[in-house]
Amino acid sequence: MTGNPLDLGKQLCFALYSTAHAFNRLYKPLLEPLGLTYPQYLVMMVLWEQDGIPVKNLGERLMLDSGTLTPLLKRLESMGLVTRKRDTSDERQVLITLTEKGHHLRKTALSVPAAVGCAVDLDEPTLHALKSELAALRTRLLAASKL
Amino acid sequence: MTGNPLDLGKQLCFALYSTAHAFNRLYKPLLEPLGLTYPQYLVMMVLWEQDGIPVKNLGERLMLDSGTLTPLLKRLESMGLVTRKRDTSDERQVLITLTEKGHHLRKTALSVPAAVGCAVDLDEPTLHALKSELAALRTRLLAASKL
DNA sequence: CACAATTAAATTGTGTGCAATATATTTCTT
DNA sequence: AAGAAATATATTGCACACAATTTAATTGTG
Repeated sequence: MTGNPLDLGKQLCFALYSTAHAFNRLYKPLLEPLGLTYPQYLVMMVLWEQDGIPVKNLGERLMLDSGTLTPLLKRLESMGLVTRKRDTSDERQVLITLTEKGHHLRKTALSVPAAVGCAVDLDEPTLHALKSELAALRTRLLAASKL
Repeated sequence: MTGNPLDLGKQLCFALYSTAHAFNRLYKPLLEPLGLTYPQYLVMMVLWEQDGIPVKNLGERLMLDSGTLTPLLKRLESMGLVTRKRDTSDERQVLITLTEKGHHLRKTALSVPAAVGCAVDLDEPTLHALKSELAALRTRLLAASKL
């Protein structure tokens, strides 16, 4: 204990920041065979669950805005994994749909969660508790940043 | 429960990723009066604790490499917060030293941790447990990504 | 119906992150 | 001491993130 309020080691925030980076480093080689970055993998996970959705919807699920998603989705499109088409019933929206190749990639992706789970190495209750705590924290942080 | 191994909500990793972003959003308005981004604030915290250290040392503390730190430190230099000088006893190293202005900024920064702590809203034992859990997780992740 | 307000994406600009490479300096080896 | 290996930083290129602005389409209001 230093008594210093600006001590790096004291900050929850840095623990989160650095652990998120460590996750990224772990994912990189696992996603390399898929040709995806981690944010691209997140997008694909949403699409594998629910296809043909507008960018807005993706953004809500992932908490990302169009400034991040538009170029990312264009990359997925150029890789032949998704298509981007204006919704005919609301031309403001762009619907993101998996191609055959995009659907097919899911099979390869199925090996990823196991490898990550192995590195995480937490039992189910601890894992669940940690996720809940983080989700609750996230809610408080977002609420506080909107005051 | 979906039974889907690629369910976004199941992933600890996404909980971390999105909570880290939420932290960033909280910090942004708090750091705006200091004229700093969050990573710049991290660097300043290290320097306020220990001044005149080489880039390498900063990188170890923050787990960042020169590709990230060099341009960041140049920005801090152009803001007049730090100086960058080659170490005369080892010309490979660049020593980062706070200017008077850099030292002085600490006073303004002192109000930040309290505001963040308020948004986090966790009691000391819970906070400590969470930080420990994340640090241990980070260690396992980094170990796994080096196999 | 006209027109203001809202909404969805795209665009622009700045600042990370990090892999890969380049350069300069120091240390190690023989 | 000369050359090889290691070390510290800088550079380049790519991909996020996000604020701020722009453009186009839709909705709401009188």
